Amino acid sequence: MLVSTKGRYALRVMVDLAEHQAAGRIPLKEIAARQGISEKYLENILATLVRANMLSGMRGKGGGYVLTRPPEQYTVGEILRLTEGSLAPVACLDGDCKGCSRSDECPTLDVWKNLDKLINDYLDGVTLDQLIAPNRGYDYVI
Amino acid sequence: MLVSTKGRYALRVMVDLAEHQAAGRIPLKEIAARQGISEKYLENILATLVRANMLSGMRGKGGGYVLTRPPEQYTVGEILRLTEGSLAPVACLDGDCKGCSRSDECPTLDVWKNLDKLINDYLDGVTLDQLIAPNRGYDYVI
DNA sequence: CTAAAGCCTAGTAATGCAATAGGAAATAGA
DNA sequence: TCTATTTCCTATTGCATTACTAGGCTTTAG
Repeated sequence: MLVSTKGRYALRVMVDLAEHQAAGRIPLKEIAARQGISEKYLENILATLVRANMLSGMRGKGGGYVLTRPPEQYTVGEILRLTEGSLAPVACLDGDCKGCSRSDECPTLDVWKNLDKLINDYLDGVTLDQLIAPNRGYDYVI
Repeated sequence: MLVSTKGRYALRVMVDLAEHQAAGRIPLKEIAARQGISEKYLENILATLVRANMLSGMRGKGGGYVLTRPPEQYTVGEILRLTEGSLAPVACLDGDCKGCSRSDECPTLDVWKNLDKLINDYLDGVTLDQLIAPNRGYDYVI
């Protein structure tokens, strides 16, 4: 699995915050309820996003989370790379594993490199604002 | 990680067998030595490939493994899907997990679907013969 | 008959994922 | 200042998967 729950939840939460931007700071409790995700688990994920300055968190009454940039300035790729650690499809391309001893002669390395580029390019081409549904977040009634 | 050692090893072994096609049946011992993979671990992987009829295995003296089709008739995608079980980038798209309850309204589902198609289409477009190096497998001397 | 090979079922150690627990620190409002 | 609310931080746990090992059985050629 390339993307685990951590990355999937993170993306859903970012979209949620983008959709509810107008409401100002949103407390974790509200996001967790809306998205059906455990509050405690979400805490970890949001902490990661805050530390990377993708979100701003504020504590205390009236606190909560808010995006630090407009939605069109977030790519899905950066959100997932941050929360997943890496989007490399195989260990061979992962940072720590700096090329195995066979990389010079490996007949399959190019496949992995191409795949890696394909994945990252696609995900870097999708921005948060493209994932906002037109009428979500307004609590409108027909 | 989308592809684990099992899939990576399987692909390398398939390429190895494609390169040494001319030598007839190749014993596991030889492949393992050439590829630097534990014999016992390789056994599992080769068993999977044999059961799926991608390889033919024969026991006894003079036995070993051989491809059942010409290299251009194997795609990387089918080899990896077989050995990995699935190439789905997220659990949401995996067979057993038949769509979560939120799939109707999930703003991120399309991203995963597109990514899944991208990955599978690319890997299904690469065939074994494209991975054979021109001069490998001939033990030539300059 | 024997050596060389694949086949089969388990088992295990290590890793990473998903989630939980408990409290400390900050903030707004009464 | 007190209290409720909310984020922040560190650890821990249960579980599943991955990577690999062990041991024995069966088949085949010479």
